[in-house]
Amino acid sequence: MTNEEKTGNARFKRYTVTSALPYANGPIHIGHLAGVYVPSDIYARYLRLKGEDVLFIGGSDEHGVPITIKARNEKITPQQVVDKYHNMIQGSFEKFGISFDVYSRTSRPVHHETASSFFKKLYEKGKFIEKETEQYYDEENKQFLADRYITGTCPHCGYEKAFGDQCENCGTSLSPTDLINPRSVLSGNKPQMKKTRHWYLPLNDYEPMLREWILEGHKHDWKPNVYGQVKSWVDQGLQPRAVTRDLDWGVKVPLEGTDGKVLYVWFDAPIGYISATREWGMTHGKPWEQYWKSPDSKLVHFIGKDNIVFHCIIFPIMLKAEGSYILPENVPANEFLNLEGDKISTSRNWAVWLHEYLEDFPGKQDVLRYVLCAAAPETKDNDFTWKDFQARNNSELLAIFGNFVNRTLVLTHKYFEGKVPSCGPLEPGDKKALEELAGFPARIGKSLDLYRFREALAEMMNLARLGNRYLTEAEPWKIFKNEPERVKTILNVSLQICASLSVLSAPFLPFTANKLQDMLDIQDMKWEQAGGKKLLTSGHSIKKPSLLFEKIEDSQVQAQMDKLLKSKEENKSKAENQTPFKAPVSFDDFSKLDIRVSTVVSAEKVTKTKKLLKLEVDTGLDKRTVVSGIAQYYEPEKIIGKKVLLLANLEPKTIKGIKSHGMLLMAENNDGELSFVIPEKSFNNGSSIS
RNA sequence: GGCGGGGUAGCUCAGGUGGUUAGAGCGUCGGAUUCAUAACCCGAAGGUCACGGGUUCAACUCCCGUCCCCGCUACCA
Repeated sequence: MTNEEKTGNARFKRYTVTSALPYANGPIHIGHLAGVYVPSDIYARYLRLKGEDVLFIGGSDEHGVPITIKARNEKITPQQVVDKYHNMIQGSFEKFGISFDVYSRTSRPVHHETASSFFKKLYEKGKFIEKETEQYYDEENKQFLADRYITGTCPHCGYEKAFGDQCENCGTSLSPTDLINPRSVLSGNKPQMKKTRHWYLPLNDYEPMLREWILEGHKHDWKPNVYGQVKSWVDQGLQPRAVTRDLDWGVKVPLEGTDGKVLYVWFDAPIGYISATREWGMTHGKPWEQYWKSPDSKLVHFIGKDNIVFHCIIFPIMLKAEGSYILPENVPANEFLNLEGDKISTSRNWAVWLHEYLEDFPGKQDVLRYVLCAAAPETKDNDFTWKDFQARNNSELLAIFGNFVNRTLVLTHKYFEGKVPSCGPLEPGDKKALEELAGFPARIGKSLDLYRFREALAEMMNLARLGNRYLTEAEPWKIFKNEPERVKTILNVSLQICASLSVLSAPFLPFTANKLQDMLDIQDMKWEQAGGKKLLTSGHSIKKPSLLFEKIEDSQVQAQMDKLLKSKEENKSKAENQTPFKAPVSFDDFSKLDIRVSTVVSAEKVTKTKKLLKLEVDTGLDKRTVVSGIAQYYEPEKIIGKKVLLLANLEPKTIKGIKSHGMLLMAENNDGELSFVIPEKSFNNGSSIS
């Protein structure tokens, strides 16, 4: 298959490039940049340089429950939360040269209009199913409670401030009805169950469409990680998914009698791409619909792997259901970027924040862009280290790229007063260099067409290597005295390479490319011109060179490492903070518990589970079956004969088809590790605890 | 446990439908050089291609099994 066939680019007249909408409840870090914004920006800039019609879309995702929670905690409005982070995020993007044609936000009226008419159209076409369910309701505040708005005692670890979707203490995911003693976060009251009505999108109806379109149609041109993930989801079977929910922050459901209901954020967010395009159309007085509805438009979504299901399954189904939209041609999702061997984590402050980087390394946006592209998690998770950052700056950007440009420009000023010398008769070495030069634009372009950004970047650097090799072999500084004419040709060729470099590096290193073009005093070069031998005409004056990159010292790297180390220390002391004591209980309550010394008689792993052991314990009074989630810490063979404490009068509960009569008492440390609790002396089975 | 992705030189990664001595960049070592931010250029060392089987004249590449890492998912009374 040829490149053209593989990308199918020949049949496209315009490109619609989207980048995942960052969620406006926090700033942006290097993981976001490496996974989504650097690659999409490179792609968009490359297409523009080729003279393609491209619309590069971004925007902030500003709805959803986490934002309302954050607002509550900080005692400000949700709008104030998203205003703060939207501005911060947009500012970071601008400073890093992410060249959006439009950067919008989902709290704008244009988005509310777009999303609600999108919903309405699907509603009118009968694409939804309606369902009534029971959910927790806060009488005092007269509203339904999102999972996060319900708090109570975690049935797993007993933590009293667990949320309806997850326990922050033990990490277990929960549903609101699991909570013991549930309370509304809003009023503190016990919430009531109340009926509510919602609309669902029957994703399962679109399975055949997905199979044909992706599993058969994109078997070879989509990345294996993306394709595999989609296949996994489709094979597991899709379920109808609620598109509305009871909340007051979001796009209002545009139907009668639906006060207090908004579109689910997963439904409204991707429509944000379309709203942004409409906004662009309105502000620029241009038709926007062709970017989304014309079959000769190529739609590409840049996302991280956490977003695959939304962009490959759900959003396409929405578009298909609506009927007039095109589907994405490719979704080149990246994996995750780690930092110094650990997962990037906002809550643990284990991240390199863009706004902090800009303070610590002013003017070095291209360095980070370069490093993040070179180490982009294209095929698997990758690790960012400051040592690697330093090495790539010092021995690649500076030593190869910067050095070649510098030596060429310095020599031009030294020998020819900064004027481009003429090109005389070509010797074999010159010809060879020029021939190689000519091949670069197509080679880099091919890699970019296939979303191989690391490869493209490496090729770009190879051009600088070519320049260095050429100069070193030609040795103009040795022969200038005797053969000044020859030196003219050599520097002419070197300068042409510099000029090409200024074009071909532009998608990756826009600031550097600008600076270089400024020094060479050229502008508006197109991709196709690169690789040519007459980008600079003889006699053309170039400016005094300044350095493109500067060395990054050990001390700077050490400072960043120290910063991270500090985060780690702080986390550690945080982790040592024990969970607070629970509310007092009466002695009566305590004495209701019947805890007995028992012995494990037999133990086996419950099949098809990771954590469960099925135990037979001797309580002294009887032998009974207990299921316990300790498989990660105790091997079944090794605990037979062990004394344990058993909560014997706990209501029986069926787990994975096995009836469990009681619960083993375990101590748990901060890492979640479990340990048996046993009496110090060897007491008989049946001994009680009081 | 199920599903998906990945495990190739010290590090980061390439290696269509199996075929001569497994590649690149960085790092290391040696050489050469001085136009250049001691940078460039040349050369070398370095790999049982996670492990064990199998198919084949031939496997990093195909099949089966095992282990490890990441993600989704079930389970934790």
